[in-house]
Amino acid sequence: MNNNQIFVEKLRSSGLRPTKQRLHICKVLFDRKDTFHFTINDLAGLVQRRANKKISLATIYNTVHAFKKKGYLKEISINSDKNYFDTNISNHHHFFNEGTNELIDLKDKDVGRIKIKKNIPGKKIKFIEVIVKIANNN
Amino acid sequence: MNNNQIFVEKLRSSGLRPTKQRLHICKVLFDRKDTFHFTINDLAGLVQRRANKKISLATIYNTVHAFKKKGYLKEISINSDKNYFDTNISNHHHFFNEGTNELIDLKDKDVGRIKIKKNIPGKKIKFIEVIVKIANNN
DNA sequence: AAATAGATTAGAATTATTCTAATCTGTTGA
DNA sequence: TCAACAGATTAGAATAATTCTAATCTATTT
Repeated sequence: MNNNQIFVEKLRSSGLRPTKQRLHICKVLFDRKDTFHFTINDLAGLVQRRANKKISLATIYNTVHAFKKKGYLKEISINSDKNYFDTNISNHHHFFNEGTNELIDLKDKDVGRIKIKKNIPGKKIKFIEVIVKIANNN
Repeated sequence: MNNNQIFVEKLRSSGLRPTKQRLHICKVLFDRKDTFHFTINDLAGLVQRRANKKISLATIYNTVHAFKKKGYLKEISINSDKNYFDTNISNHHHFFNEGTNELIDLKDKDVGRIKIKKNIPGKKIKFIEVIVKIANNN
């Protein structure tokens, strides 16, 4: 079974139709070894290079949001003008270099247990996200 | 010395000219007891209500960014389509309710010390930001 | 108070995101 | 098998968010 078939299965099994557009996007996103941090624009550029026919930006948005909803992508919050997504969907955190916009994964176990000493009545904690802002030395 | 004069001083002392537009914006932002979380649009709406003459959205952007640069405002990272600012410039973190977009301050001391067990050669940690995602019970 | 340098404003331009009508896909039943 | 229907998907158009830049304003110097 080649990767394309795997993607078709993956999509079908989660109730998404394996359209041509989505398979192109899958290839760009998931046919790689390392975790991939990207903006919608980054992705659009890469997808365009692979597809012979134009794929609308709106479709990229639709697909990324669908994949996020299905849990195939995570959205990353960063104090920045750019909105990032991540193919690493495991529970984890990030280093972010504001100077260079460099984004580096930080495994969940690389961050010590976080104690929240305040409680909001009627609310429960769903999860905790940590962003470590870094800068080049000197 | 009334508040308006205080704002004039504040602006001048940081090298910003105390224009009519900026004073309107100062009043909305800083003439209040509690910390204020807002989007550019929230602010534009409130400023518009106070000013008799239209103040351009571009001016609101310019001013908010100028104030952020001077340290009078903080920008808050949240995994959301909205971009928030905060008049609380002390070192602190946030609760965020994704369902309601509710944003609540969390004092620095309400979060236990965070241990980062990974080191990036050539980089130093500037600061750590924590977002606690919450949801209504049941 | 005129001239000048630089700061500020805001309309216009650009970029980002969402909406929705048209199209496509899968399923059902004759 | 295949017509027809229901709902999913696509992508151009509309809208919203942000930035650019020419015109205006402000403070300073003379």
